[in-house]
Amino acid sequence: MNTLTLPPFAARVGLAVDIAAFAMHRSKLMILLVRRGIEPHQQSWALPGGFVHDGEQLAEAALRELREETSVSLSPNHLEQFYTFGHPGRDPRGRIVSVAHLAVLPHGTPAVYGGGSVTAAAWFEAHEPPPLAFDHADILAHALRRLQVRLEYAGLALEFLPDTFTLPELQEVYEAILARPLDKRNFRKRILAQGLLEAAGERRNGVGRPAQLYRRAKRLRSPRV
Amino acid sequence: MNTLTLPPFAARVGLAVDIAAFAMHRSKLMILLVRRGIEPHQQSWALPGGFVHDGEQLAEAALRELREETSVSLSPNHLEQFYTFGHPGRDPRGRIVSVAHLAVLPHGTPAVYGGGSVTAAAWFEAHEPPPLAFDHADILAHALRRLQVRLEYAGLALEFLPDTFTLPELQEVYEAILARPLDKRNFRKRILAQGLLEAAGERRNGVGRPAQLYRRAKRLRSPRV
DNA sequence: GTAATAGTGTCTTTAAGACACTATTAC
DNA sequence: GTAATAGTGTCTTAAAGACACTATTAC
Repeated sequence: MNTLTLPPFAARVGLAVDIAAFAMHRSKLMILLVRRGIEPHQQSWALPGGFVHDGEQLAEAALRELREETSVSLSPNHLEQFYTFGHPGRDPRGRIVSVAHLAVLPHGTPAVYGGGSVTAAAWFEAHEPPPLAFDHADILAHALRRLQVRLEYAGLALEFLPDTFTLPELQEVYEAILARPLDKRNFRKRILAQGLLEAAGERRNGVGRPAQLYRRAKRLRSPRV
Repeated sequence: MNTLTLPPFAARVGLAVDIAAFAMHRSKLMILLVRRGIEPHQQSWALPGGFVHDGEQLAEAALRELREETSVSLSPNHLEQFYTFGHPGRDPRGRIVSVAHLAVLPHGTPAVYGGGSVTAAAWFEAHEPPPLAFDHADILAHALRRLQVRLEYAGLALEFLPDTFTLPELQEVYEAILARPLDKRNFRKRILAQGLLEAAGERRNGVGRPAQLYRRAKRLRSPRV
């Protein structure tokens, strides 16, 4: 498809994807960033991302860039496009339009320095990121807002956790994303009323009283109990 | 910016915008379509849209295409990007990525055949569109869903109406977008409780009992009345 | 026992929905 | 008066929020 001929008035643009990949770590919401190894913005932290290849789906490109720039096989539990940033001048190299994606990585995901044009990859607190290259601070802010809105739908919060988890752990995910504390009793009432969880029957040992384990229910319970 | 040099592996893409422009007409939600005058999909109905020009913002391009293809000065009361369609193969000419926009046109907006590569422009019932070119049926479906979700926020429904309007007229907007009837008493209670409207003091004459006119309140009332 | 964490119930407030009749105008 | 449209109130139900104490474990 490199034979594409555009009308003369059409802008010649580069198509990129950027990925805001979130995970939980020690009760905090973390964002995965990479250190740029090339100009522009060399040495700056940035969201992982890059150019879309020939014949490649946007989501495919997002997954590929995530893997190339942060190594290891990061497989998001959730990946969705959320906004396209196309401001002329957002990239000094020319007109580059970026389709921004939101990704949720499962609990315990490590990030290791990978290849490509990147010299490091690391997790940062999502609500307090370092200065970012290009308009990535803007992209991250949009991503956080979208994540907060999505939280209730379709059990997105569960994607941050392993297969079995406790309600206090789930509440930590909510609190980290919403950046505010929630009432324990109301939280449990609300979550359990959704009928998306089922007890995993076991308990886990730690410092205090062991917690009930839950897993995502295979079949949704009927809305009226 | 035609000097843009991309890495060799980057796809050469065309950047387009498409616009799903809605308006109310005779109690129905209408979508603005154009008839394509050139291949591909010549003679098919399609959403207005076209290539983004050099140095042009995405929203600017959407406004320009809307005007070029449907003539007259269509000025949307609301314009927002809602999804980017980038499936390879969605356009037979090559890799063309389209940033889809949702527009709300004020009440009474006429659509006249304009220039460009288009041979006609017309309004169709948004919930029952004719067959559409490319993946535009998909884009329209996304747009309708977004419009339904947006309805409650920020008084989007008011953008379909003139400055002053009656509550039955506003209810018609809601019913047309949601494609279901609403209870008159509950609707009025809910809308007035939001405190976004103020009486315009006048009345209008028509067939039956005259209706109270409202306008958007200049200042929001405090949440608790 | 102490420290640490998990778990539990009630009351109040708010929002949504079901539901039928009266009011005002033109003719 | 008739036809046409605008306007109005109560009750029920569901969801959300405030709020404090008991239970279980390791040590």
